[in-house]
This record gives sequence, structure tokens and C-alpha cells, in this order.
Amino acid sequence: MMQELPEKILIVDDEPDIIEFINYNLKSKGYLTETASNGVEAIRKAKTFQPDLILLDMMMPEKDGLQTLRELRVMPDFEKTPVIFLTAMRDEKSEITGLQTGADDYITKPIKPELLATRVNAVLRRMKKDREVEEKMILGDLIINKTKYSVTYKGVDIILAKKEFELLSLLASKPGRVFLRNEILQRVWGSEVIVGDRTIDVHIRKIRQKAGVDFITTVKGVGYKFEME
Amino acid sequence: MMQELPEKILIVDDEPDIIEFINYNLKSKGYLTETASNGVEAIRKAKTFQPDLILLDMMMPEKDGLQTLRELRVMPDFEKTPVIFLTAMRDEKSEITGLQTGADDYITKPIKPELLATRVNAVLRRMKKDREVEEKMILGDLIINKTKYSVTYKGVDIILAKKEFELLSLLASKPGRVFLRNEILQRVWGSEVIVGDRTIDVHIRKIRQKAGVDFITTVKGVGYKFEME
DNA sequence: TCTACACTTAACAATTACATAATGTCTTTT
DNA sequence: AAAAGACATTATGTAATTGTTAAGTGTAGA
Repeated sequence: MMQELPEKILIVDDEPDIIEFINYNLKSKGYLTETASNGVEAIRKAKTFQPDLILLDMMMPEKDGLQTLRELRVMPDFEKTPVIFLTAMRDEKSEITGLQTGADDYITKPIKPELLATRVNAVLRRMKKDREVEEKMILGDLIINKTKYSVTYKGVDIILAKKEFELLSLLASKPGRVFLRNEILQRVWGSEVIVGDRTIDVHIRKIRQKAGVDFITTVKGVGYKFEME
Repeated sequence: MMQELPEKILIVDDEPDIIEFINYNLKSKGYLTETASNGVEAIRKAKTFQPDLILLDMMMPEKDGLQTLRELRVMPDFEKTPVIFLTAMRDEKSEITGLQTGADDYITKPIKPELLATRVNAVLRRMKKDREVEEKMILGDLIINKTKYSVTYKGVDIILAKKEFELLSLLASKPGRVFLRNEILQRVWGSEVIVGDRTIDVHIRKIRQKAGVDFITTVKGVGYKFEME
């Protein structure tokens, strides 16, 4: 039987007392925790901490829980990270919007330790099952494993550098769909970084070269797409 | 030869007669026992007594057996503690729910001493085997023993310092999976401690050096992963 | 107290990824 | 067919990242 790693939980709330309370409870249950007191901090911490689950207060100054969740859901890393909303009292309205926006559960304050633990457990277990299936992208003879950062073609390893891997993953995430050069830049390099257009070509070339076969089709004047022949 | 400690059993039932009866039987077989008469007391006693096995009555006032078990399972200490349910008569429904919730066995009342002893024995034996397997990680020629803090490669001992051992254990816990530097820091050093990035490299180097072979692969710009060649 | 060892850091070396420029090839347009 | 536009290819310098070594610090044990 394999040893299970403790799961990482990010706790976001603007009230220090609540953070303290939740933090204590979850830590004593063996979880690895990190905290944030507003939406902006939450997003920053999420990037470095890479939590397995996020507990997110709905009512916060500046950026509220809903808005924070929306922004997180756009980022590939947190597209599927489970989120449990913390809401003040039975507020039917926000419950519905919360679940619609892509939260996985919600807990009403005041928070009861047992309930918290149960919900956290349930959501994490559910997620773990999904993960196992989702971690591998299988595209014919090509297998891309995001957690292993590995690519194999017909069982043979293809060793790609970071940018190459991310580029291929992006294209392969929607086979057949054309990604505009702009979009590729945004998603692989980020919005701040500015690199020339040729850079993409060069990376594409390296992937084609290393793979030996060509899954990437150039759509002139538009972009690139992944396609098995 | 290692001295075997008597195993500790926590008996939970709301009827004093039954507690008395079970207690007498198990004590006479050499077990160390402790009792509780309801769910709340059971959880409290469990924390201090740290039983190897829990006999848990299903039907209890206030907090029933199922609920108690659920709460116990959330706590790291009792995540894997074997539990045998005591149910009144052949109650198919509760049997099923009991086993689903993570009980290891069940005994129907009225309790027969021989049956009790047999079941208790069986469950404890099963657990002991699981333990042994769980504590060792076997990865090809590499064996990592978490309880003994020892590592052998092809039968030869590799003596690692604590941090080195923890680092290797972490990587080996999910072979192939890449651990980001950030995650390594959080999991081996904890979220409070702040150490420089080179620290990881140095530890990695010592492991590679001491092992003679290299199970650890660097993924530049990403992290490290464990991989047998 | 002395010694040994674990751990961290700093400084530097080595390596690698990456972006770019320059040039080549192909395609489309006129 | 020439020219322009678009991508491919190659080579190369640099920036980023990791490897290595040695030395400093602290701590436990002899």
C-alpha cells in the first residue's frame, strides 16, 4: 500500500478568527494548510502553494469569493481544483450562484468542525478519483502525462523542455482546434511576457524534431493545431 | 526476537452488561482494554488510549456507531484503526452501511465469546500485515523503510540523514511524478521555514552521491522526480 | 570540551533552455 | 515570374537554472 501525501488546503477569509479556527482544525487532522485574507492574496498564494482544495469565503472586501473563483477557474492550474464556499448563514441565493459558478460544495457559518472535516474529506476523495483518469492525455499512440511531465509516443519517451511541453499540452488539450498565435502566447508565456513570433515556430520545430512524427499542423495565417494523421 | 506488546482494544457500548461481558472475555485473553459508553466518550478515550482495535456498538443514544466511526475516520490517528461493529441481530441494512463506512467486520448480538475472539484475532492479524507492507516502500531494488528510517539498494544499506531521507521518501512516494521545488519545500521543510533554493540541490546531490546510482531525475524549470532507469 | 555530523548558505562552475537574428523555403498574389 | 508574406530552419549568445564545492553554524553525543 502506497503512502498517501497530506493534502494541501488553502483557506481564504477576511476574518482572522475564522482563519485561525479553520486552520487549527485542519492542521490537527493532518492537512497542510496555507491562508489568505482576501481574493488577491488568495490567487497569489494559490499559484505558489498549488492547493488540492480551496476554502473560499464568499463575502470579502475588494474581491469577493465569486469573483475570485471566476478568476481562478480561468487559469489552467485551477480549472479543476475543488472549491468549498464559506457563506454567512443560510443564504439560498448565494448558495445557488456559488454552485453554478463551479464551487463543489458550501458550508454555512458558524462552522462546525465535524461538518468541515466531513465535507473536506468528501470533496477531496471525489477529486482524487477524477484525477486518476484526467492526469493522462491519451491521443492515439501519444500519451501526455502532466504530473509526470512526460510524453511517450508508441511507448518511447520523448523528452521535452518546459516550454515545449506546455506548448504541446496546450495544443493537445483540444485536438483539431486551431490555436491562434496570440492565444498560444497568452497561455504558454503569460500576459506579461513579450516574445517575438518566431519563438513559437522554433519551439514547434523542436517538438516535431524530437517526436519524429508530426502531430502539429500549421494553419497558415492563423495558428497551429494538434492532429493525429 | 522482539517483545510483543499486548494489543489495546477499546470497547464502546451503551449497555453496561455487554461492556462487562466483552471486557472480561478480552482481558482474559491478554488484551489491554478500555471502555466507553457512548460516541462522545469513545472519541475522547480513543485519543488518549490509542487503541489498536475498536469494538463499536451501532445503536447508541446521542451519537450512534456510524456517526462515531465517520468522525474517527477523519482523524489521522484513526484513519486506519480497525473497527468491528456490534449490531443487534441480523440487520442487513446496517451491516451494509457499516462496512461501507469503513468498518472492518461486524458481530451480531448476542455475542459468543469464541466468535468474538476469532474475529478480533483475525482483524488484528490482518492489520498487522497491512502495517508491515505500508511501512516499506519497495521500488525495484530500492527499499525504503519509513519506520526504521532506513534505505537499502540491492541489499546494501544507504545511510541517509533525516532531510535526505524525507526528501527521497517524498519523491519515491509517487514514482514518476514531478515535484515542484515549491512543493518539496512545503512538504519536507514546512510552510513556515524559509530556506534557499540551493538547499534542495545540495540534498539531492548527497542522495545521488550516497546511493551511487541516480533515481532522481531533474526536470529543469519544474522540479525533481523519482524514476528507476 | 571536543568531535562528529546534519544542515544551510554562499560562491562559482556547468549546463541547459530560451529568444532572437539571419537565412532559407514555400505559397500566394499580382 | 517577381515580389511579398508566412513559416521553417539553423546557429548563436545570453539568461535562467541547476550542480558542485567548501565553509559556516548549530547541536547532540562521547
